[in-house]
Amino acid sequence: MHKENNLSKNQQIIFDLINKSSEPLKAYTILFNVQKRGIKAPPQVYRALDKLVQTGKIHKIESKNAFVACRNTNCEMSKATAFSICESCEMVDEISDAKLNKYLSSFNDKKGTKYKRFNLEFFGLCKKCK
Amino acid sequence: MHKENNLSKNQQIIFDLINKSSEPLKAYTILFNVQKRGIKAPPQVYRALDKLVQTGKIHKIESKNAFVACRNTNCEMSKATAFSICESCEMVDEISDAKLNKYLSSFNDKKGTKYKRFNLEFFGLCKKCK
DNA sequence: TTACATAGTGTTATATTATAACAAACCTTA
DNA sequence: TAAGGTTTGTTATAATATAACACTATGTAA
Ligand SMILES: [Zn+2]
Ligand SMILES: [Zn+2]
Ligand SMILES: [Zn+2]
Ligand SMILES: [Zn+2]
Repeated sequence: MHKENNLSKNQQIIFDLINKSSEPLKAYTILFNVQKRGIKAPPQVYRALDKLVQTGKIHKIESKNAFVACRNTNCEMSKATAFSICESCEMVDEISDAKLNKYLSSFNDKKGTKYKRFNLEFFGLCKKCK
Repeated sequence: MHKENNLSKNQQIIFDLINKSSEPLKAYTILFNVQKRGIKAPPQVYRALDKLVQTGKIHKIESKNAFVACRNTNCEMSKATAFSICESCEMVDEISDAKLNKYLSSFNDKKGTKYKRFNLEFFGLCKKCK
């Protein structure tokens, strides 16, 4: 039986919580919400988050220190991420735009350097807040 | 005499330090380095950093919690920033590419939403580390 | 089965990053 | 001068993240 790429117990608990949330969740909010399920200390949360980020199941919104579930089957392990972030409410949407993705994935700087990964965060007002 | 948009004493001290640095600087590294100049506590550093970011003199590298001086006269108060980040050494370069800037500044999502601001971080290996 | 490697867990303590709150000093300009 | 904004200095504390260590579970291969 080869590796099924399944989640461990803590990873699954934490992924489920993030996946059900309509907002990005912060590490200590997660910790508070999973304490009843036996996860008691920050390292348990951060380790699960690290693994989930590595495997592309969730993404970190860097400008918020918060985490969202990946809504995009094409993320290729978080190598190419783009988000729309509302500056008024806490809303974050993952952008899944093939043209944008292609444009950025093939971007070369002036010295011809190609990059392995990018993260793009757009800021503005969401539909509700406009 | 109207506002010259000059920096205050603490802002100038901290900007000079960041501007001379070849690497992104973290807030507490900055604090340590300016203590001999009379800046003794974190809020003094963070207030100056906030102001410098607002006015576009420096940018925050979100994935590193570190700050670099703006090398680009066209940044328009940090509304459109892009960086090249080496995953091996600490090198960060501000990307100043008119086409990229235009492409992202005029980007609409599927619902036609335009954004006020973006921040893009590319990751890879710099010339030296390749 | 046994042995080994790898990944995951639980735990305590601590490091790092950032802000709250309040009083005082300093400019502008009316 | 008085009023308003911004900057400063200061103490304390909040919020975010990791180090280190002992232990357990699981997969792989002889
Ligand atoms: Zn994704
Ligand atoms: Zn909104
Ligand atoms: Zn800039
Ligand atoms: Zn490098």
